[in-house]
Amino acid sequence: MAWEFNGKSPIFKQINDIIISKIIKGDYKSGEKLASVRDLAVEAGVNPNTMQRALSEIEGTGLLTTLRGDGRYITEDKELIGKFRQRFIEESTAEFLGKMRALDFSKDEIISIISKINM
Amino acid sequence: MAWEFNGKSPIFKQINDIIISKIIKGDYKSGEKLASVRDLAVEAGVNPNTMQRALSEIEGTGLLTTLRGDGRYITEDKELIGKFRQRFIEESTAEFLGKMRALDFSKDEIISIISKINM
Amino acid sequence: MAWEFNGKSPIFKQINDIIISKIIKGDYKSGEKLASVRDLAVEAGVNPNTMQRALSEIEGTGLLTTLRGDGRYITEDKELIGKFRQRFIEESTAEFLGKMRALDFSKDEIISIISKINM
Amino acid sequence: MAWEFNGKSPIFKQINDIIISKIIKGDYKSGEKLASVRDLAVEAGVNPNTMQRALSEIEGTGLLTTLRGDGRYITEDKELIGKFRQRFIEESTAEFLGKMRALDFSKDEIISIISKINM
DNA sequence: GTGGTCTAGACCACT
DNA sequence: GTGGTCTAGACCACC
Repeated sequence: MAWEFNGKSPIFKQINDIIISKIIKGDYKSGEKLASVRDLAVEAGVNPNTMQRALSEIEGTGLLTTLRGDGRYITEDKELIGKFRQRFIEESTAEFLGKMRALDFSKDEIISIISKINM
Repeated sequence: MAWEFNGKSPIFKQINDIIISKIIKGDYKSGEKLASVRDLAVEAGVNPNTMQRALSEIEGTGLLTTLRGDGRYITEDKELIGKFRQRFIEESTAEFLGKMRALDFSKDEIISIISKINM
Repeated sequence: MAWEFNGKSPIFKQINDIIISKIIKGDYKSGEKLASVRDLAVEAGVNPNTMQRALSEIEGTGLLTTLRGDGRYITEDKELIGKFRQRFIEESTAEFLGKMRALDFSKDEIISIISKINM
Repeated sequence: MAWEFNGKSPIFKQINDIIISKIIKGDYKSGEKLASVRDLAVEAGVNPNTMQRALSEIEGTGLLTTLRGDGRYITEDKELIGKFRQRFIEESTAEFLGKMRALDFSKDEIISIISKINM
């Protein structure tokens, strides 16, 4: 599956989100070795530099660690991954509820809206 | 209340969102006259050019109309405002549900999460 | 004065150090506007991209803030600058003393060594 | 005590520094036989190739000599060790004073700072 | 082979 | 004009 990007935010940031999301979701498992920068770049259809930038930025979160001359690994700290997962859920929910609340929807109304959606 | 901006997205877009949100919510009422570009710019703490650009862009949606030599008015087309309101709700919901679904949450689980939140 | 780099660490990191050092020292004053990326790149004799990278990394420290389409400014938070200055001094001293202590030098001996140096 | 490395500089260089520092300090004594590459590699927790590279590089300084089929020995040239010790001290001091001087500290101020530190 | 850095040059969005 | 992003391609150090 090719990666798809929109023009709303920089590609490297979208890559960040995608990869972090894959880690959070478990597609990339704790301790697992990541594909090489070049391979990931090909897979995502971007320049290796762009992929490189995205990856090194994720590094700052601790979710990824680099072994020089070897490759990149997903952190073995499952607790950290859990924290990110939790934070992601909370932030997404807060953002959504904030918007809806601004339009004076009550909690019950919001739940009612969601209930009617097929998924 | 002063307007607050973050550096993540263009200021004029954030202004757009704020103003449209005020129209949708009813803070700016249908048919009402808008403050002058200059005054709005001062209120928001931005360059008049930036405010100008934001307003003309909103104009493109039909939510705002200009009366030459007089000023800008919120559209009297309440149906249009309703449409925007509806679209905003749908987009926000879809975005939120998309993120949660990516983490394998079911609809029931999502509702359960929201139910537990105080608001 | 042209900027000089050694091959021991990446250029962009050396640029970081130089700029932070200039802020700490007061060569770049609090609130002052920085030269443009392109100009700084010319001054330092590096590619604009390299300078860009250095600057945006400094941004993360809060020492620099960016105004879109305008330019970069040294933070007005003098307390923050003071903190960095203090931290820099402490780290440098600790590193030096650590090395000397590893060779079993006493504090008095270290002071004696420094005293004999011309500066 | 296990060896600890950071990702800032090459591991083999960090190994160099550690071993040279042990020779300079006298932990590894003049004329003494060094453990085997394999054992040292295990002790340091690195790939034998890496340890090998570090050792051969130190060899270039004369601090270590290899006796084919026997092993590696710390040089018996105590004067050489002394020189390295001296050079290490001078370099460390110069680096430290350089940094402090860049912040406009006088020699007296530097000495005063050191005097106040507990060690 | 792997990650990391740098250059060169282009294009875009924002003020 | 300013910062920001992206591509392309090269080179290096490390394991």
